[in-house]
Amino acid sequence: MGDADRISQVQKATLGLRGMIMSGEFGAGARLPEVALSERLGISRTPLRQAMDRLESEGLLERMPSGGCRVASFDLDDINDAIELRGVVEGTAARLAAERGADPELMTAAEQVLNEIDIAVSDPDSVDFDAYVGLNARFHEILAGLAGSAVIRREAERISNLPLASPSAFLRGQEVIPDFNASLIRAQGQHKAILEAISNREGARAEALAREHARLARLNFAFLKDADPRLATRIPGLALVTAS
Amino acid sequence: MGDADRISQVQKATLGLRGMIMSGEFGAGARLPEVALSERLGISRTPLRQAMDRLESEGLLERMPSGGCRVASFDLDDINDAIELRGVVEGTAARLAAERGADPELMTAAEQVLNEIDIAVSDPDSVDFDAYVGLNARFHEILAGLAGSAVIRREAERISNLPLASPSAFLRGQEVIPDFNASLIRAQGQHKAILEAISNREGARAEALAREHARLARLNFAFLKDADPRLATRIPGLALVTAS
DNA sequence: TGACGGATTTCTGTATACAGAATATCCAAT
DNA sequence: ATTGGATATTCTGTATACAGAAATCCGTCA
Repeated sequence: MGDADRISQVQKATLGLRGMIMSGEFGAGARLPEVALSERLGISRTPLRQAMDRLESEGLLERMPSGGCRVASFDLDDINDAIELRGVVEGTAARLAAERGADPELMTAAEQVLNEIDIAVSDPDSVDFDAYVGLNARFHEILAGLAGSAVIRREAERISNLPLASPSAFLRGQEVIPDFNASLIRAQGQHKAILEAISNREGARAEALAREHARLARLNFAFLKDADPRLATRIPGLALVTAS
Repeated sequence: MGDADRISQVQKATLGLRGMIMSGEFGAGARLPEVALSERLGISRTPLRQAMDRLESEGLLERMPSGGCRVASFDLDDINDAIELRGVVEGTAARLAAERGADPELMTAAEQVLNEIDIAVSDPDSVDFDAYVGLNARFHEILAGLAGSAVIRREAERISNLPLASPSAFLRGQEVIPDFNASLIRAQGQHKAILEAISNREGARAEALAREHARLARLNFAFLKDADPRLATRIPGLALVTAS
């Protein structure tokens, strides 16, 4: 495993703290005492502080005027707006890819991912959810970079890190979302249409499709938001959502 | 002036370092030694480090694999993409404001700003540039918040902080940009059309107008990018642009 | 019984010290 | 003269110490 274990303390802190927050370990709005946290994570305050800065820039924490941090809370509109914005930015990536022409290698890679998704969902009775989650994330990752713009890719990734805005956020809600399998099939159809539009240089169509694709996530969120609260342990970030 | 002087060390470091970088004091790609910088800024390494983290998340610095930071460099495409993306996000703010209906108070405030811009540019022989810069920034600030979405506003502000992506980035290039006064008038016309579309609930029109409005900045950038390099001292961030 | 004020305690913000890694320097050998 | 290697130096990452501010708690007074 080479140097995979040479993980820096701030990465350790960032991963650990983000996980704790996303899993809802602290209530939304809870203050985060630095000393206690640093002891729990087994690191000193300095790298923990850096991690908190990073999570603040991600929008998971907010500084309090009197000093210190607390975990941010999100209402239903925040989630929907973040999903909408992801659709807009991914739509821009798709449009620019169509207008400018996408890197053939990346297009091939994207098509390859879609083929693998086809396989994962081929048997309606035993869909490979784990594979789907990973492949879906990979597809959106490639899509964000398809315009060949570091700026676009960076911001798309950034927005995907907002709570529940990720393309994979709701893929663990199988038993709550009605016709979940059908929803996956539909999403896959949109994936293919987006790629087709890009390779046909149909910028406006590619953009509209990517936006509409993100709307699927809003639909799923609508089902999950008032489902069994125990789901919050499996859907990272769901615990941070407060009623609006 | 109350507590305006109670500025924290990390704010001091952030402002100072950002200013130095934007003014091109270090060449693009230069490494930033922490000890020397901390001495120059008159602070210790800890808050300086926080400031560097923040500037990294803003995209002005990038971490080097071997440790430490260097100032990022931007090619022409990066700048154009950042401007395009600002247009897209501001366009989304405008569209959502139109679709959802904007807060009347904010609309009034925006119109008030436009009235003041009218006054600032009323005399073609002596346009009040300083006033225009401030008012223009204010208008775009209000526009970003007009959809009533904290997520949208936050991301719009964030993108405006990217080098040369700000709505006011090129407003100091009077003597380089041809027909600069005409350009200001045209921009003001677009401002008014955007507000009109929003209050008419014309979402698609509002979005298209805001996007096109951002294109003015790309036009101005095209003039400035190969103008007298001495301009770089007056246009913050221009010094970070490298030939593509 | 409630509220106000002071003291205590906790917490954050900042500075500094230390260790390990990365980089530069210098000398020798080909 | 150039290249390789070993040493020395600089720099970063991390931990910890300290001071000042914020919050809490308790006692006293109305």
